[in-house]
Amino acid sequence: MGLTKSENFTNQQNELANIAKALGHPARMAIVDYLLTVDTCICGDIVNELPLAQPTVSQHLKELKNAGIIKGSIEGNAICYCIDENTIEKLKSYFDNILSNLEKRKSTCC
Amino acid sequence: MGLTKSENFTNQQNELANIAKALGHPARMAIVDYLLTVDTCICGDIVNELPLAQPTVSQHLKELKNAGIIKGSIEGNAICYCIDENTIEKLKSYFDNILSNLEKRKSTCC
DNA sequence: AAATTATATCGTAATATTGCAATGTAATAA
DNA sequence: TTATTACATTGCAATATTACGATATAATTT
Repeated sequence: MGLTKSENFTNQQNELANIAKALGHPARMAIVDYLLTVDTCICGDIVNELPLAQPTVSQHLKELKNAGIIKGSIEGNAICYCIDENTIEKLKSYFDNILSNLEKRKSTCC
Repeated sequence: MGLTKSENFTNQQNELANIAKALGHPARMAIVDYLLTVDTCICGDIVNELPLAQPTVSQHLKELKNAGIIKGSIEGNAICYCIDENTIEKLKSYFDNILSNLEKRKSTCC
C-alpha cells in the first residue's frame, strides 16, 4: 500500500530520515548551498537563483523549514532565511558516529 | 508536472541529494543502523529485524546500494551487505564544510 | 487608498515512492 | 534430481512528491 508507520522505527531513525529526506532533492541542496554564499540572509532572491517558479521555491523552503534545516524570520516585507546550525550538527555527529563505529571493526568483511 | 531536470543543478548537488534521498526513509536508516551493530556483515536477517516483507526490504537495500551507501557481495547462497565508508565520508565532509562556513560569518543575522 | 513587492497557499496534473503477493533465480542440501 | 534457502524482480494498488498557474496575504511605497 505504501505506508510504513513511523512507530515501527526509533525516534532517531524517524528524525534523521526526515532531515535526510528534506535534503534529498537537488533544488533543496541548491538552496542550502546558496544560503551559505550570501552574507546577510535576506534571501528573497533565492527564486532568481533557481530555475524554478516562485511557488515551487516557496514550497521547497517550507520543507526545509519543517525539517529544521533552515529557519526563517520576518524582516519587514521580506523573509530572512538561514541555515539552522543545530540540525547540521546533528547530521554531522550521526555520520561521525557511523565512521568511528566502522573504524572499530575494520576489515572484518567486504 | 513534477520533474526538475538534474542538469539544472551542479553535480555535487545532484549526487548529495541522491545520497540524502536514499537515507530519507526510516526503514533505510534502520537498515544502516542494523548494519552497524552486526560484526560480520552476512546480513540475510535484515528482513527479520524490520517490520517489513522481504521484497520491501530487498527494494530498500537496492536503493541504498544504488546511492552508494551500502555495497553487497555474493557469499555463496547469501549476500554480504555492508556500509560504504567512502560515501559516509563524503557526507561528513559536506556537513563539516557547512559548519565551518557558518562559523566564519557568525551572528550576521537570524 | 491604490500600487507594488515579497512571499504563501490552493488546486491540480504528472510523476515517483512505497509495500507486498506472486513469481523468478541461483546456490546449497538432501 | 528434488527440495530448500536466500535473495531479486514483476506487477500493481495506495500514497506522496513535485511543479506551477492562479490567487491570497501582508508589509511598503506612492
